[in-house]
Order: sequence, then C-alpha cells, then structure tokens
Amino acid sequence: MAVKRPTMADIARRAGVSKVAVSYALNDQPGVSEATRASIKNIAEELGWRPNSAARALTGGRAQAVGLVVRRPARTLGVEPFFMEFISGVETVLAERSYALMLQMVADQAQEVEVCRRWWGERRVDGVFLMDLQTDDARVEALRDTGLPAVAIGPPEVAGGLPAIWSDDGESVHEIVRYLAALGHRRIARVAGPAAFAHTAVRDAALAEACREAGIPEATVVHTDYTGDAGARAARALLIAPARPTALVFDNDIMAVAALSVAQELGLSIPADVSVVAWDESPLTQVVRPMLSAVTRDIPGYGATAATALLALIGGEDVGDVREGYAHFVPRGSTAPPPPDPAPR
Amino acid sequence: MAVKRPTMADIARRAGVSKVAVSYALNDQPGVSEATRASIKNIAEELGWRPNSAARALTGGRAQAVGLVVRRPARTLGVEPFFMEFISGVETVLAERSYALMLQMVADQAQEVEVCRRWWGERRVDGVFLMDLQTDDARVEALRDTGLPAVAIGPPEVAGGLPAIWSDDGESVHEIVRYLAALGHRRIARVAGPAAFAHTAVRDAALAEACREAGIPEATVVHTDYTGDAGARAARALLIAPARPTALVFDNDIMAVAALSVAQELGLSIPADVSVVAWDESPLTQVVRPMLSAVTRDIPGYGATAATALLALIGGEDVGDVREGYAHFVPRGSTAPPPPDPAPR
DNA sequence: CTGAAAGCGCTTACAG
DNA sequence: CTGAAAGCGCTTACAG
Repeated sequence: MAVKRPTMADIARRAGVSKVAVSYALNDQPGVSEATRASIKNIAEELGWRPNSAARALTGGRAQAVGLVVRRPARTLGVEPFFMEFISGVETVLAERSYALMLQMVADQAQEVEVCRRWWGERRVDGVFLMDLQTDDARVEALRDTGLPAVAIGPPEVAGGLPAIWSDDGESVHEIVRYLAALGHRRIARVAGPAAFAHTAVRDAALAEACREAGIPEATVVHTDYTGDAGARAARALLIAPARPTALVFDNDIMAVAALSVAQELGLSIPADVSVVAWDESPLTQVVRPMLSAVTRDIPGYGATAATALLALIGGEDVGDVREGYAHFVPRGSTAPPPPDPAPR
Repeated sequence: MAVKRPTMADIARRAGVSKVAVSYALNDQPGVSEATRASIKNIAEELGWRPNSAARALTGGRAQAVGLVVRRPARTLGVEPFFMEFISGVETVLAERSYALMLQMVADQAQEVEVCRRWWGERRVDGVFLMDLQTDDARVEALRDTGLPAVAIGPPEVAGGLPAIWSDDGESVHEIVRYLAALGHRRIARVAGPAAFAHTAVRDAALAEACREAGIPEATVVHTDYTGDAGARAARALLIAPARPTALVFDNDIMAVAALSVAQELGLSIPADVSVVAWDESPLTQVVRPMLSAVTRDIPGYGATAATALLALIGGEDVGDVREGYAHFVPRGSTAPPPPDPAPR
C-alpha cells in the first residue's frame, strides 16, 4: 500500500543531475546531451517511473482524459451492442495518445449536463462526447459558455455548431424502403426509438420521403423506448390491425427479436407473412431464426472517428462535421416478398 | 474555449481573505468563523468554483477515481447485459463519493496488467476492480508488489488474498440440478464459458457434485467463448449425439437463445424434447419464445457491493471477502419434464 | 480564529 | 548544454 512511487527528483538524485534536466530528457526536449538523456531514461525505466498525471495536469492544463456520459437505462444499454462497440472504437484512438476515458451513467439530461460541468470544472476531462443527441438538445446550449470541448454524436442540424460526427441514417432508410418496395411491399411500418432522439427524427423524415419516392403509402411509425417489451407491444398492435403491414422495420435489434416471438404468438410466419428488418446487425440478430435482415455499420469505426475529432478539437484544431460511411442493408432470412393481397387475417 | 475557470485565489480576492481561509471554509475545516465561511461559500457558488482535481490529487495523494479494465471482445460484451449492469451499480456508489470511473478495454491479460500499472504509476486511480478472475490469475501476483488497492470480482480461492467479491455460483448450480432432477431429467449437459475463468471452474465442480447428490449421471460440460456461435455449435453437437441430453444449461443468455434456433433446426421442441436453462436472466431471455428459465441475480447490487468494498480498501479499512446473495433459479417456459426414455431420435 | 510558508510533482521561461 | 526559480491550485502544518 505504502509503496513509494518514484518521482523525477528520485531520478535526478540517482543520475546526479537537476530535476529540470530529467524533465527535458524524459520529454525529449532539447537541453540535455544525448548521453545524459539516455542515462536518465534508463534510470527512469529501472525505477519504473511514470509521470504523475495530477502534476502534469496541473502544469500543462490538460487532464489527458475525455468523458462519456450515458443516459440510457443500464438494462437497455447492456443488450444493445452499440455502446460497447462504440466505446471500444473510441478507446483504440485514446490508447494511442495515452488518453483515458471517464464513464458515467445518469438518469436524465440535467444530470448529464451537471456531470459534464463538474468534470470540466474539476479539470478531470479535456472534452466530452455528447451521445444520443436530441432534436432540441439542452446540453448543447448548457455547455456552450463553459468552453468544454465537445463533439456531438448525431446529425449536424441539431449539433448547434458543435462538430457533428454522424452516419447518414436517412440514406439507409431509403435503401431499406427501396429493397422492400422492390420485393413488392406496400404497407411498411416502423417501430422506432424515442421520438426525442435526433437520429430517430432523421429516420422518421427519411422514411416518409422514401415511401413517396417508392410510390407506396406512407409508413406507419410507432415510437418506443427501445426495450424488447415496448417493441413487442408495438409489433403486436401493428400485426393485429385491419390492414396489417407486410413489413416491419425496427430501430434496434432486441425489438426485432421480440417481434419474432410476437409473430409466433399470432401464428404468423416470418418472412412468408411478414418481413422483419433490424437496425444494426449484431450477434443477436444472427443467432435467431430466421436470421434478421439488418442494417450494418462499422460501429467501432464510428467511435474511432468521434475520438479522433474530439482529440483534434482539444488540440485546438478546426474540426468540422464528419460523416461516417453509410450503414448498409444486409438481407438475411427475415425478408421476402409479401403474401398475396389482401393479407390473410 | 479559453474561459478561465475560477480558483481559490479568485474567491479569496473577492472575499478579501487569504487562500487558506478559503480552503478551510470550503472544506468545512475549523479555522474560519461561520459568517466568513458562509460568505466564502456563497462567492464560490456564484463564481461556479470547483476544486481542481489535479491540484487535489497532487496534495491529497488521491486521484478520486477507480479503474476497470475489461478484457472481453466488445461484441460479446455488448450482448451480455452483465457488464453494463455491473458498472451501473458501481457508479451509484462512486457518484455518492464523487469518485470517477476510468474504463479501458484491452485484448489480453498482459495489457490488463500494464494498464493497471500505468494508471497507478500515473496516479490516475486509487484502486481497481479485477474482473473475470481466472483460476490462476497472473494479475493478482503482478499487482501485488505495486501496492495498488484492488478487489477481485470472483471466488476467494483464486483472489490470492485480495478481497473477493463473489456470488456463490455453486449454490445456484445445485438449485438448477435439483430442479431438473425433480422434473425427471437424468441426462444434463452444460454449455459453459471459458474454462480459464474462475467462476466457470466453480460451476464445473458444483455441477459434478450436484449430479452425484441427485443420483444422476455426471453432466457433460462443453467450454466455449461465450459467443452465440460457439453456443450454437456446442448445442448442436450435444443434441445430435446418440444419447442426447434432455436438459441443457447455458452459462450466459446469448448462447441459450442460440440453442433455441438449433433446436428448431433439428426439429426438436423446447421444452417438450429438451429443456433449456440460461444463466443470468436478461431482457433477452424474456423476449424469446419460450421465455427462458434462468438464474437471476441482482447485478447492479453486485457492482455496488464491489465499489463499496474498493472504496473501503482505499480508505485503509480492513476489507474481507464479501459474498453476494445467491442467484435464484426462475423457471419460465423453457423447462419441463423430459420426454419418455429412450429419447426419440 | 487568522495569516504567511512550504510542499505535492511536474513544466516552462530565464539566466549562466 | 546546464542550473536555479517560479508557478500550476490546492492542502497541511505552523506561527501569531
């Protein structure tokens, strides 16, 4: 417990030089001969010296850490691979630059802002990721005058001038609808995430537009909280309605899986009676039968891009919006042409 | 960006007192009159002052942060709610004490040790959680002489003297086997996690013992990497074997879900032909049909206990092993009496 | 109860 | 190229 960790002073003593020389040597600054530098580095290595991050933060003014606050319930979060994959991508970039990641889960947006303010006030982080951007996101405004460097994970329209790291969900929606329409579907419904999320709104708008372009009736949209339960309820309601949809598009994986159960309950066969599409392919979408047709994207890559942008921003660079590659639709076993019209009841 | 954050010196100037008085006032130390204290606190509030964590860490010697290094692939991690739920429990405790959580994902155990060493050397953390304890865990030894406070998440036998925060998986295994035996099952197989994990070994041993006690043949155990794919392969192999088991017990949720698909593939009905049990009930186990009989435990509570223990350890208290409450077996629709013997092929 | 001083471990100017 | 000094923002003794 009481193991004393070595400091620059210890190295200086051992090397018979001043602390300053040690600092120069270890930071590859001019000011010491190469021989001294090498010997100092050797001693540092031997002693197992590491820079005290607190002291560095105090002088350099950098915490060498970035923060991520998450406001979804742990249960939802745990089931969707999105977050862990995103974080793993973030960390590949942070690790290279020896940046640390601070994580906190909170219950609401007020707390989210509060945690960011505290982190920044305490100089614990140099910047933050704003996840799950909302259509009218209070955080953007609340953090503006603090000077906290932040990147928004979401579409630029709602980022309020913050660099937006986003993937064009609209394009993916068009791809899905074109595919379903080509199969012959005319009645599509979507079981979406929370309406407040900006990317939900983007998908909503794109869906309406895509249906128009495809010349099919506008799709029904039901918003949920992303849980399997809510997804099941929504799917059930849609499938027992008079003119039931022949294709259901879900905003995450767990809701799509829940829909398989609902279809079974109702004696409907997938994909013969109803086609199902999930958003974000995951291990989950591939262990069920039929495997789910899904949108797939490089989520770790998304995280890496966001981290790169944030570090650049912290470094004082001008960072613009970055659009990630499109998510691609991958047809699996859960999509097929619709049953002959009118749909059998 | 360049918004200057207020320091104690700013407050002292405004209040017309010394920096020391400010420190005393803000930290509720004796040394200032109540009137002065109140006025200083007011000014601090007005200015939006927050203690600079780097300066505090430098003087106090405490980083006010703890670390968690995770060594599972992001994809697996994302699907199992365990981690996010565990972390959410950890954070409820940390938040109360204004401790932060540092998170890092790594590829192997060497890196895991290295990250801990670095964090500790840099004084970024005051302690760490050791997750996924192995039967012969190199980390315990590697970290011992560093003095890094750590709690082991796993059984005491392998914690090497570190405080072990554990839930008695053995007891849950007994409960499952007693239940299955009572239903009439005699051929049980278990699709387990990696053999190297200590909690896997505990379950392995308990399973053998429980079968003996129940007077049924020893259960077959197949070790996997926790992925749905591996689970499906293992389940398939077991179910096409000559004397196939009538009950399958899985070490996580995703593998159990995969087994439903495999059964369907093979034309076997669950639970009529085969019973299925999952470990750790999750949203996932409840959205599939039949719902999976599963072991359920308070995972956030587990995380909270671990965090409490770690903070106590950091505080210099004597911390012993803490056993969490048992996980309980909850029968749902995936378990039933076995089909008449001999099993139909 | 109040003030001036020293120090945590490092970095950044500034003289020799 | 090398040394002594000052300072980051705070806390902890130590005198008045």
